[in-house]
Amino acid sequence: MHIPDQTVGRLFAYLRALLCLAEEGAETVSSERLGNTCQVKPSAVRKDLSYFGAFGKRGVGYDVKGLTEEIRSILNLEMVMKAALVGVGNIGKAVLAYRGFKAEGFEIALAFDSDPAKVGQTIDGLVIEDVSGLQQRIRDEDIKLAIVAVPVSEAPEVAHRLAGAGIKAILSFAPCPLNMPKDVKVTCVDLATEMARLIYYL
Amino acid sequence: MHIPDQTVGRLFAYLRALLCLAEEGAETVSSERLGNTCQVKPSAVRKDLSYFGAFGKRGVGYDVKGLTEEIRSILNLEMVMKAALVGVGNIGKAVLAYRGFKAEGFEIALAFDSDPAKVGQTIDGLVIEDVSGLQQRIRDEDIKLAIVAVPVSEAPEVAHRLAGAGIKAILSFAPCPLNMPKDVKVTCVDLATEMARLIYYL
DNA sequence: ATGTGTGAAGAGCTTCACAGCC
DNA sequence: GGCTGTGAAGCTCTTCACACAT
Repeated sequence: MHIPDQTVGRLFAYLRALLCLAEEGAETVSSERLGNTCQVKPSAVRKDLSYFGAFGKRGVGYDVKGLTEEIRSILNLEMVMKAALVGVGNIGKAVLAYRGFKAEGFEIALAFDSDPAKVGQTIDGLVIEDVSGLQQRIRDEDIKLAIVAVPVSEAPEVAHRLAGAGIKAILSFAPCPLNMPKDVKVTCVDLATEMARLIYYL
Repeated sequence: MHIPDQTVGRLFAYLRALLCLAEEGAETVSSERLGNTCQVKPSAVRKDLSYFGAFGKRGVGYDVKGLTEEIRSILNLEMVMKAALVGVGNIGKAVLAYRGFKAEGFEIALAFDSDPAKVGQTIDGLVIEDVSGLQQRIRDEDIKLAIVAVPVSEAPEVAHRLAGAGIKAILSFAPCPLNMPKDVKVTCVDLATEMARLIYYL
């Protein structure tokens, strides 16, 4: 069955909220309380969860620990997911430095750059490798997820090589279409577009 | 009349595409060609533009220069829009370093941080100021748009002060609700959620 | 002949409302 | 009584299809 993109995003928000609630000592939570902490309507919470099963108890709510595990399982976050980073410029460095990435279920396992001055450097215990070895290394490590943080001019070429290496999902910071085969899922994070949207509504 | 968020985002994509087409020497462009360069269906291009007027010529297409100006005017990008940045950590630095921001119509005019070691430093000709002067400085410069790049623990407090200083739009990198009055438009850029979405579809 | 502008149909997501279980 | 699970209604955005202008 098809699941809306937004539902998947909200599931991740529920997961974060549940971790907080667990720290506060809550054992069960209603869709209303869970919704309030994420700014989501209770009916949406219930609908989102109902796509995957009936996890709640009527008259009671959802078991905090149980629901946490269910969502982790749905989102494939039971194990830390390895990703490759291409481009260790300003954005790439910010991604590498993002503390709590691992706590949330992701890990940058490989980092590449084309600048000889950067190759060989270690950031946070991770050695920056030359892009020339990109395909080989990604296949060796069996990585399926990549973050593209290179300039627009290089992004389509990099994406093409990533697809060739078996990458199935790309988070791109380049504000351009990547033209991938449709078994590769692409998400663009484009600051300029978000800024433009905000300015329009000013 | 209400305009879909996605339409506004696509208008910005059209703007970028039109700049390329102009460089290539194109004088007119059809909705089909414009759509192809942005991965948007021709019918969507026409619908998006029709919300704001009838800019095309039947049988011909749209005038590249003319449409560029129309869109710039719709998006309020005729003048460079000033924004304030709060938090000059890894993400903040990446935002500051983003070349082409100005070319796309935005400019970081003020930068704040709470770290005394950073305050007073100059990055790209911009002096980092202490957050204590945030409200005063934003009012002085009459800035309406802010970028929040501080840790989650500080984000709601910072947002609250921004709203108090007259900020009407916030681009936030903090993965949490900011609880703003509804005359303040908020957009969250949340890498972890995007990653989770990609992993789900793997 | 060509390509826009647009009402209407279609698709997808959200919200409602209530039956059903605790 | 309290709260979930869910079909149906509602709403929003996208796509179609064709009249119409050049």
